[in-house]
Amino acid sequence: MLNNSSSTRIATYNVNGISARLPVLLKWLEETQPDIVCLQELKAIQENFPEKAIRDLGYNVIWHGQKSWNGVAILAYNEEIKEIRRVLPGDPEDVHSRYIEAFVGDLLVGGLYLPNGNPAPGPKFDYKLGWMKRFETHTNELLKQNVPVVLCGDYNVIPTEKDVYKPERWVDDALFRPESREAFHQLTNKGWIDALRKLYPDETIYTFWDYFRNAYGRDAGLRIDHFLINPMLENRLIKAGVDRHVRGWEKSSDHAPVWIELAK
DNA sequence: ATGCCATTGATACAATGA
Repeated sequence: MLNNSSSTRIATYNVNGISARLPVLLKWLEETQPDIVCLQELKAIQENFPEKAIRDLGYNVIWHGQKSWNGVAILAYNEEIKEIRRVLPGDPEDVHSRYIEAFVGDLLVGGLYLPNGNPAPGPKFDYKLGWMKRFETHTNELLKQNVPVVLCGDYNVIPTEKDVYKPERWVDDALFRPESREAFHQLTNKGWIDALRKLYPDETIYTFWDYFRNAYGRDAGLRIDHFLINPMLENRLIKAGVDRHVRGWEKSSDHAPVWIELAK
């Protein structure tokens, strides 16, 4: 395909507002040419998604917008997207646009924007933990299926102390609280593979730098955007990385794009 | 401990984010 005919590049990018981010998004897509992209935090109603600009680059796209907050999308270059669901099962009352899932070729792709959960404790933290429980239930179902699965997005979880510039500052934060980390580790315990950690077990890897306090300049980052892949894909995982330089662009998101490459 | 910045938008002396 685009990057390399022998591999598929899948990327995830929390854009923090698709309207404000469109020039940066298009520039990054043209520069890195991923085959499949999951976007989070569209912060736009369904009608305001820039469908034409995305399609003009050769991507098919499905998305689930929401006024002001949340919103997720899946893009696929020159490949059909077969939508499976656009809601995380398990709670009919939950109307946040935080999950979208589709087949792209033989690959099942889930894009997620997991709740932030601050302040903790409180109702927002309860919502986060409830969402994670529902997510685990759903991923258990996915593990039973005999298909390759990629679950990527903004997990809003710092998995370990290695994944934050100053752990002691984050102990009471919903992203780093033991409950959040344990819920994330439940997933890896069940067989999901944290793709970037698998390839880089000891490196410091960040995917987010706060807009405050010159966080990017100081490299005061967090690793909260993740790729979980099922065991079927373990031997096809060949590369992974963070497009850190995009975080340094004018008008960038506070997240950087993250990607993996799978052998065909 | 707080604010620091950025985005969306009953354009706010707000709400949310991480």
